[in-house]
Amino acid sequence: MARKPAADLPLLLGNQLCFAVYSTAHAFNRAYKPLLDRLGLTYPQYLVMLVLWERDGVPVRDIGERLMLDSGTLTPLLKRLEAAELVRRTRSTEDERQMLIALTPKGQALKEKARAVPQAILAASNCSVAELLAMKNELVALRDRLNVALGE
Amino acid sequence: MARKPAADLPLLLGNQLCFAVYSTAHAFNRAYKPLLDRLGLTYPQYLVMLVLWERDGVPVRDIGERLMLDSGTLTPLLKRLEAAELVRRTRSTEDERQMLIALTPKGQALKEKARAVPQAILAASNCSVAELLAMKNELVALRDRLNVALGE
DNA sequence: CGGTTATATATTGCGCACAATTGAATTTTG
DNA sequence: CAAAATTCAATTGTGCGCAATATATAACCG
Repeated sequence: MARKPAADLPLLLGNQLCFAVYSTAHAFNRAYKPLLDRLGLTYPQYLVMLVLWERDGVPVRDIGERLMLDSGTLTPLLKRLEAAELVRRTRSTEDERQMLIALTPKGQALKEKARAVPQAILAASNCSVAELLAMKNELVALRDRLNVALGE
Repeated sequence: MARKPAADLPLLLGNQLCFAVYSTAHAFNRAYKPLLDRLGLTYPQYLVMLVLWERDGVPVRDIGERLMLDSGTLTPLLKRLEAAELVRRTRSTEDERQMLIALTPKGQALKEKARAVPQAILAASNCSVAELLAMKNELVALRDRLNVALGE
């Protein structure tokens, strides 16, 4: 046969955890899309709103640290949220380098509509909360190990 | 306290599996980057090469099905691989709608250099093969359930 | 056979991601 | 205190990822 030499096993797409992560991320994106369309948000914008709903009036840097995104991604995204009147961007008076991001009343109000999203995703995943939580913890642990390896 | 109302729990970033998947995908990307730079590939290009190293001379559609990507993503990507002389793109004579993607000798040869990649990622993940395999299987199952839910 | 429908790829437009650079403000240091 | 180093956000350029559309070929069907 020699169709799948043993030396090739690590290179087989189906064996790669990374592709599983990559393709699951895309599947989540597609699952979120119709839900977020109703809110007028993309998925990365939704993530930023999640951060701001926990605490707003924060500098771009804080959002970037929580989401692991940089200003090259966040600056234009935040300008779009500003254009949608969901956030205000104002320079800090204490440190004029910082741009503080605060929710508008419209941005605050959107939180209530967003409550339907996690439960819809839970239903689509057809999983128990406990299973999802376990998987989340494993992934976060893996992610943090990868990030540690990168820092070396 | 009332700092984290129970009703808000599903909206907390830290509770969302989806963000764990999203941020782990980015962490993988960063881990792959220095390795793939040596091959002159981006991560999505590497995925396409993995598919072609298993079997080449296939239409764009086959690659798209395996990677769950459409022509809007693949056409320009494949043109870049062609410009890098890693693949040839030729129209099928049997079905002139199809564009068949074949490896060049240079593309074939790159497979040998790529063998170092999976093991470097394994090392960076600081995980056992068994753990990674288990996580991969859980993710694929979740991804497939999400895709089923989308098709309904 | 001819007209409709379906399929395969390409194109356009928008929104991430990220590397690299820039410019301004702040902090550190000599 | 002044020069150097650091930090924060913005900008530029490249490459995905996907929706929507276009175009060409092939399959189907009466």
